[in-house]
Amino acid sequence: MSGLNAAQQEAVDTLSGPLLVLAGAGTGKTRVITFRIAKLIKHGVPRHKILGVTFTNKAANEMKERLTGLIGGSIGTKNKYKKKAEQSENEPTISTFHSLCVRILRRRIEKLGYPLKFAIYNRGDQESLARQILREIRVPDKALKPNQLLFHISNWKCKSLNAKQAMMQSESDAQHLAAVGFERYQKQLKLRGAVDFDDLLLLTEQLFREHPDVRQEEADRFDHLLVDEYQDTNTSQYRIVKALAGEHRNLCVVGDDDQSIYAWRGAEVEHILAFAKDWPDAKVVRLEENYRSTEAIIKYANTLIRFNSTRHDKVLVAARPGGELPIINQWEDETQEAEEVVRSISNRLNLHGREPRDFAILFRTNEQPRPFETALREAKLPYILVGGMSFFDRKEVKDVLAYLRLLDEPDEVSILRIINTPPRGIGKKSIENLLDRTVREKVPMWDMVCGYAERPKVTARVKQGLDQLAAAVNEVRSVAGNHSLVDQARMLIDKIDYKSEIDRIYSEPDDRESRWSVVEQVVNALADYEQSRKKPTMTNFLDRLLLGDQDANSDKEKQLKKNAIALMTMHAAKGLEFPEVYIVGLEEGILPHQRSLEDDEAGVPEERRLCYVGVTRAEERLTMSMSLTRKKWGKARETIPSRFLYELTDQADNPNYAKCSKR
DNA sequence: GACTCGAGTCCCGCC
DNA sequence: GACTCGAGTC
Repeated sequence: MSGLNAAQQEAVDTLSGPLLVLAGAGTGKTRVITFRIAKLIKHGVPRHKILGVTFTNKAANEMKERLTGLIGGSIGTKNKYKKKAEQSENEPTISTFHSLCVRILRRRIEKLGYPLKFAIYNRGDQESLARQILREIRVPDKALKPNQLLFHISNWKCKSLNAKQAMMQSESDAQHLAAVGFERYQKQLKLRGAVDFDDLLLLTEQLFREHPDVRQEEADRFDHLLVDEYQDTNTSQYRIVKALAGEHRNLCVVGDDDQSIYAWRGAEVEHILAFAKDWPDAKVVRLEENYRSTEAIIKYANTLIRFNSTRHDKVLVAARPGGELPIINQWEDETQEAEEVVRSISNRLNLHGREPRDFAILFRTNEQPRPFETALREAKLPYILVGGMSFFDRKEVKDVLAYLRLLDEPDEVSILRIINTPPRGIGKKSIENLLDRTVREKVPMWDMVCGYAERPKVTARVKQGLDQLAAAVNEVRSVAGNHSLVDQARMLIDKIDYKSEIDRIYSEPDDRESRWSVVEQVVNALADYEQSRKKPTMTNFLDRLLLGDQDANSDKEKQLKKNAIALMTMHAAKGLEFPEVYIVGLEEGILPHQRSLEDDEAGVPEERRLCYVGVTRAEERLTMSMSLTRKKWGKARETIPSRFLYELTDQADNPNYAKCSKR
């Protein structure tokens, strides 16, 4: 193993016992983790006994790639004729916290009274549940809206509070109402055999707490645990880590307090500072030399982050002297901004021998990438849009996934979503009656749809509609054993005639085609998934899709992934690096985000750290831009340059700076 | 019950 | 600008 400096080497060589690596951006944190894994394997630790935890799937995939390069050919027995599915069973596990928890819960969650095939509710599912609850407890529309309820619930869950504790802490009327809703929300989830994203962590924690045998079993699976981006762990994640590593104590965590950007979901920097207290024999290694970026870029980053008053004073030292001065551009509007960025990339591609994969366009919010997508498509450049729930927000995706869930394990939200899609003559009143009975008598809704359980009084038309739906789903289910998952999905989509539904709703041929292609994307993803696994299951497919796992993504994206310009938020970019980075939309209200300004003293420093993360993604070339006007909700509005632009360039004395930072 | 139309709302970030 | 919801009509 070569190319490591003394501190990195020390971290890599510490093969056992607790280890804390405190490191700035670009100092080779991930490198330490991957090299350490490689070394563990070389020293005879079985691959499957190693668990690496990252925060995003993108980071997990990056790590897997690096790891394959490092250990793929030389260590262990890798047989290229073996199927990919079999091979992957003897690899180190690299996963996000959420995927890890899903795996654990799928094995033992029945101990907490949930079915093993529980559904995972995403944002849309949560919203419809929240809406229903507010209706049930008769909350007037203005007192508490569904997403306000969800906002409170998520906040409480991130702090590991239950409904009772939330109730005690509530001060305002709205909070009180939300706490009532919270209790009901949890009950409803359990009744439906569903969990939300926050539950994945909380229930795992609870499972470990209440069932020591399960904790033991899960802890025994691994002998070594490595956690990247440790500064972003919340209380639950912290406890899960402790529960898993308590015995073997081979725990390596890596983090940087300047890159803590997840306070809003309960991350606490204190964990990283308390590490040495919790693990008294922990070894601490510091990395301060930045290998990623040129001196010119590091200078900007250092200047910026110094504006945060409460932080560990450290200065990144650039190992790459000189470099091109970062560029700051100002454009007329967001369309021009996008066009100019794409023009610049296109020039660099032609003249400087760059590949598309060398570029990243980073933004603050998910509404920003649209003009960039348009411009990139026009320029015929390959790009990949990372993250953004937009794919799942599409009606067709929601519908198809709801149907797939019916094939697996019917849950209420899915049933309600498609009970009258395509229209089967089942109207609001009939649905209400069904719901009423489920809530009051706890009759599973699917049983009523199928007629296994007595249905509430229904008209002949409604009866026919329910029978139709039940027949379509059950016919496919009854032959499931003889057919692949893809065939099942195709059969069902065929039986319900979803294509005609699309043609019925949309008259434009273009619309029809693009809507239908979304359906095909889901089916293709299922086909890909099925081919790459030894034991594919629908549950697992839906999990992976929801959790954003790479191989659940569509085939098109897969091609692009090989060599494409990356479009992503700065949050998603954490832990990654690119030779050339464009940070766009540097305007007050976007970065820092409006919400952080309203909020309090904590808001802006976190936005500043986010900007710092963005800047330090760049290896050689950094371009920042803003536009003078930006459309919001259809109207163009004038913008104010981000305070961070002044800070980066050390212009705190500029009168304009005072203006924007004092707003 | 299905469909059309206009009013009102809209989300930061991630898994 | 895009999407959802509710009122009103067939």
